Amino acid sequence: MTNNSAAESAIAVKKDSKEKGRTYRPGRIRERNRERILIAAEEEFALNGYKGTTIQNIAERAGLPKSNVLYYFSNKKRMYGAMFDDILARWNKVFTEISPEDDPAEALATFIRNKVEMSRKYPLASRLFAMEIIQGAPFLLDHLRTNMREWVRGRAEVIQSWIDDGRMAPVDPVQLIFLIWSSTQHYADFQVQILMVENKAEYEKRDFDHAADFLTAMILRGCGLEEPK
Amino acid sequence: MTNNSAAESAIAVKKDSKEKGRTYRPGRIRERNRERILIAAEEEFALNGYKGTTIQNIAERAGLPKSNVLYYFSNKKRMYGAMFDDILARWNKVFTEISPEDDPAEALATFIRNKVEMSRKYPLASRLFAMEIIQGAPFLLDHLRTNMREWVRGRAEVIQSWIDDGRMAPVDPVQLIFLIWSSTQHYADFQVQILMVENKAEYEKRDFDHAADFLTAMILRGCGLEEPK
DNA sequence: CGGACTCCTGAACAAATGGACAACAAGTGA
DNA sequence: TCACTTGTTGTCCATTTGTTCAGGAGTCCG
Repeated sequence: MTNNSAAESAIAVKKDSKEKGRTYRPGRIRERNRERILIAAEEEFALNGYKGTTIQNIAERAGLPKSNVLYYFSNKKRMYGAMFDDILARWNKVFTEISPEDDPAEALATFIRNKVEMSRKYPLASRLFAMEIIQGAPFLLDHLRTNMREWVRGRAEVIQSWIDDGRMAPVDPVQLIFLIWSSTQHYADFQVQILMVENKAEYEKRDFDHAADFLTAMILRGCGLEEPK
Repeated sequence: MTNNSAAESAIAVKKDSKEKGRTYRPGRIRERNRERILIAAEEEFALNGYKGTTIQNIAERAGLPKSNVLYYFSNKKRMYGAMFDDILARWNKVFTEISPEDDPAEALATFIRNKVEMSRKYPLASRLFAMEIIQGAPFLLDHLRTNMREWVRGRAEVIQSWIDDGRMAPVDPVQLIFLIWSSTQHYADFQVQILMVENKAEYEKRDFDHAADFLTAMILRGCGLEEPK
């Protein structure tokens, strides 16, 4: 969206459109390595922030020479951008629309569960995002100003319609979205703190289930809703 | 606590204990500059993380030559530590104890309001803390494992006693603390995101009041409590 | 003033940084 | 096999990094 990771792979694909690609798949190696690098990059960037991350570190983590990494992503900035394109695409796939006809309790519960599940499945993406925002969102500012604002506005309108219909307590819809956002995100971003405080070595699946149950109960009650069966 | 910032200033003070310090105050300049540097450091570290921050940047922000900064804090690590000592001391001053005799609604409301107030007054400290945790808390791990764990355990016990006495709904106390933690912290850490989504240029005092009102109402209701007058 | 501190800073340095590049190796369809 | 595209990597470079250090300036009290 913001970045041109498309242009990156376009180099590899530019010719095979005319050939009825069967066994000939240029960019096969390219795709594999690209992914390998992006995975390494996610870890490094989430661990050290943008400035704190070095191409050398990413290369080592990916098991490739630095030059090879730079062959795929011509510079650090582009790499960082490509990462977020991937992450945002992933997120967009998961969070479906809601509509005024939906049951408030059910819709909110689903949203909370999805978000906690995201924290569990993609903690690095979550931390990366948090880092970027904390640092003033130099790369994502545009995305926040357009896509995300629209996204929040849409949801808030639906929630407001529920309130207007007397189907839930009159709470500020935008604040509600922030609350769900922050409380769920927390399990990914502050993992270390939670583990230390609870004296655990690592998360288990049931920890997330427990968290999701707690948050759902808490927030639904806060909205004057009964938990859905 | 974890770090020896005390030793740092001790150099300056070591002799004046024998003199009945009136006008003679060695370390006067020291203290002023120390603070100036720490303020600059807070901004830089919060903006770029530990690795991403350079002494040069801190020096420029403080309006001092790099060598001078290094005269006060012999190296980067020590500086980072001194900062957290300051921040933790500041926080400890604000969050008073709670006891089983307190009114649950009132105590929780106060806690939430204090925490939101902290987000407003010291957003940098909050972000710094968040950064450190996200990066795996290399410097604060010990603090989390000891002080913070004890702190949470103490609060959780009091909350549990309220539950046992039937004075609030039976919710997981530790999760409740995490919820308050994350939702209040969010206003400092994700400031940019919130501003962008709400299409504002900067926060106003009433935004925080509004947020505190919302969170208090929401969480108290979630705990089956009435808002205190 | 003198002397004893406290404070300041330019210069220097080895290590690390992002990136450019050219030579080389592999893969691919004919 | 050939011609060509795609992939690989060692080497080089200007800058920036954290840190050291030696010498100089400023401040204070008797």
